[in-house]
Amino acid sequence: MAVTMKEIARDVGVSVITVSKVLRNHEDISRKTRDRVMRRAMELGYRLNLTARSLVTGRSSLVGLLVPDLLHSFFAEVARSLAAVLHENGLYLIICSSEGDPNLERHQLEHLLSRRLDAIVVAPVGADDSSLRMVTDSGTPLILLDRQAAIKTAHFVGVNDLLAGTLATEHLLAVGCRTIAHLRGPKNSVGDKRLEGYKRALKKAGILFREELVSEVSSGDVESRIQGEQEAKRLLSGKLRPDGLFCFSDPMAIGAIHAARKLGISIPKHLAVIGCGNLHYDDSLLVPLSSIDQKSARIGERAAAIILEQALRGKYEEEPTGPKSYAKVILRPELVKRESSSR
Amino acid sequence: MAVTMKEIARDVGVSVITVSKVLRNHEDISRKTRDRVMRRAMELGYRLNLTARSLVTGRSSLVGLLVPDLLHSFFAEVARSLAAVLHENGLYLIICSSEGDPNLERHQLEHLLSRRLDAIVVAPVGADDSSLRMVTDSGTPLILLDRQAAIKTAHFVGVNDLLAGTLATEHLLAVGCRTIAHLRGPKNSVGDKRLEGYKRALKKAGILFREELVSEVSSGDVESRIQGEQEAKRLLSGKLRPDGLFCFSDPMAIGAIHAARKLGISIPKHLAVIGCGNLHYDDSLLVPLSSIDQKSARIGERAAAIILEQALRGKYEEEPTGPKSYAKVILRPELVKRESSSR
DNA sequence: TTGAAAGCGTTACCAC
DNA sequence: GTGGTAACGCTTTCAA
Repeated sequence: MAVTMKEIARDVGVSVITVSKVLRNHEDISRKTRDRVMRRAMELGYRLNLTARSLVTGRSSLVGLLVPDLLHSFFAEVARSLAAVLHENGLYLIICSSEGDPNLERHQLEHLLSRRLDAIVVAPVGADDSSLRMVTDSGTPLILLDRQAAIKTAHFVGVNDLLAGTLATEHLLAVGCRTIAHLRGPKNSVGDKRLEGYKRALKKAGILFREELVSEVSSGDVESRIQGEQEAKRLLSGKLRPDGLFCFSDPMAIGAIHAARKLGISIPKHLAVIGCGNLHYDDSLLVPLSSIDQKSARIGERAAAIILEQALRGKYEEEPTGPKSYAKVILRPELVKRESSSR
Repeated sequence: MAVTMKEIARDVGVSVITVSKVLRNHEDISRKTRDRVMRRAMELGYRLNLTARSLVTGRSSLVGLLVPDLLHSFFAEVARSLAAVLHENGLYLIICSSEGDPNLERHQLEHLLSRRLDAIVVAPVGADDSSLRMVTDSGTPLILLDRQAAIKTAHFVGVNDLLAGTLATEHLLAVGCRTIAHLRGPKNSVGDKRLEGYKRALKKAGILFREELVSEVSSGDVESRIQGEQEAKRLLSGKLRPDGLFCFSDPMAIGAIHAARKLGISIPKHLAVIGCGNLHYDDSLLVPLSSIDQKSARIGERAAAIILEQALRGKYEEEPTGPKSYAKVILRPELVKRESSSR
């Protein structure tokens, strides 16, 4: 059905090898042969079969991306910038969602590994590293996004979550809040560190940390708005009425704002709220949401840079390899003030 | 590096073919051989090489998705449901963005075609069908999303845009608007039909259509919020002050609402606004946005169904093929009333 | 400057 | 039940 090099070779009267060389702009081909081959390839509408090339070269020019939720703007933004940079370099993205489910995550990774991907980028969900280890064991470069894992044979790109927590809390303190609650995120590096940042900021300000002002562990990045609403309702109905609320994510903050409004608590007057993520619609919300920018676009770019560097390294692997080194890129989050915390 | 069937065959003392059959659960294998092969495969941590399989079977179990903008929730939602259904059937999605640029679109399609994809799903941007024809010419099943093209050898899944335009306009009429403006979308089937629906609703209500109440053609789905703000500013500053505004998309509507607020026009009191898309954050906005639901999740599901059916058809292609038929799925959009148009 | 031989890992077809 | 032969479309190595 599709045109192959063989046909071109037959028509032009050269070998398949010669055709292959011409199409890859190899040096050692006479001007004349090159022209004839190119001409015939054009006429026939030849298109390279990347599957075949991949099989023989061992490289697929395909990168896997596995995120917990495609709808979450943070991941969509990362995907966008990652895809853009990769595409400029002839690499393509195969995107999967784990829907926040560790089992599905493992399943997806198993499948991705069957495709000889040039690299795999994962924003992991499970506390369990075995699926990730499976990836590095296979020799596929692994880049972790957003949340760190115990695994040492992977690259990492994310923001300084401790600082994110501190910035958010210090901002609430700065606008005069004294009873600051926290809707915490999942029990992984991200959730833990933001909580830690929150605690540190309180301590520095000489305010006592109170367990009852922190919500239950949330189950992840999926449906987080609904979770935010539920948890906020609980916290805001408690006897210790908070005047500031730091939410793990923007969707959670949106949920929290809904809960507050339903309880008749006005924002930002009675309750200042800040989220995390700085989603692109934050300033269009019911109450424009203050947030900590997580540098999503930059994260995608840096991840792409690591992949490209890896690909290059593969090319010149005669170099004294030595023990491989793994990148750890930690970006600085940024406070974005909006109406939800202005008072 | 990676374990192959050959190694398993050698270790167990059978042929590669036998191993292949065992791993695919072929019938004609003795219990004993099967067990030994499976056991050794486990021990070695064998993983199938899909690239090799793809080369020989001609099927990649990979589907391409090309959209104008990954950040746009509509496309993200489509991608999500499409990926989910495909994944249940062992198919994976390779996602690309054309960024609303016809040249990039063509470029991406060229590349995708080099990968023997089992199907390609596109929400096209160009008015030019030649890139799409290139796809069908290659024999790859093509599914068009959202906007129809002149090409007849492609499937289509979308909503009834004429009806979307009518529903939106009729709603504005129903809440008492008499001077209804329209921020139109790009000059393709979607933009044209929504405009047409708008005109029909006006006509039916006995209201004169006025050219000056319709904005310039927007350049597409990218940066549409900014475009919405600019166009709305122009329309709302005109001498003919509208009391209702139907926007091609939700992001445009959000931009329009910003523009209105800056001009001191209160919503919905002085201006009722409705968008299109029913994005998942619509009810969290500054003014909860009325919208026409475009059935994004259903669209993804239906597209997946078509692909699966195609894949199946390939399997049993002994059937009297006859002239291929192409699906045309047109879903019914739905009005979602919120605060931006309630008065 | 060109090409022959070999192989990438898998599956299809048919004989044993 | 099992396996040989051939093939998928391409690239690599090395000799001519």
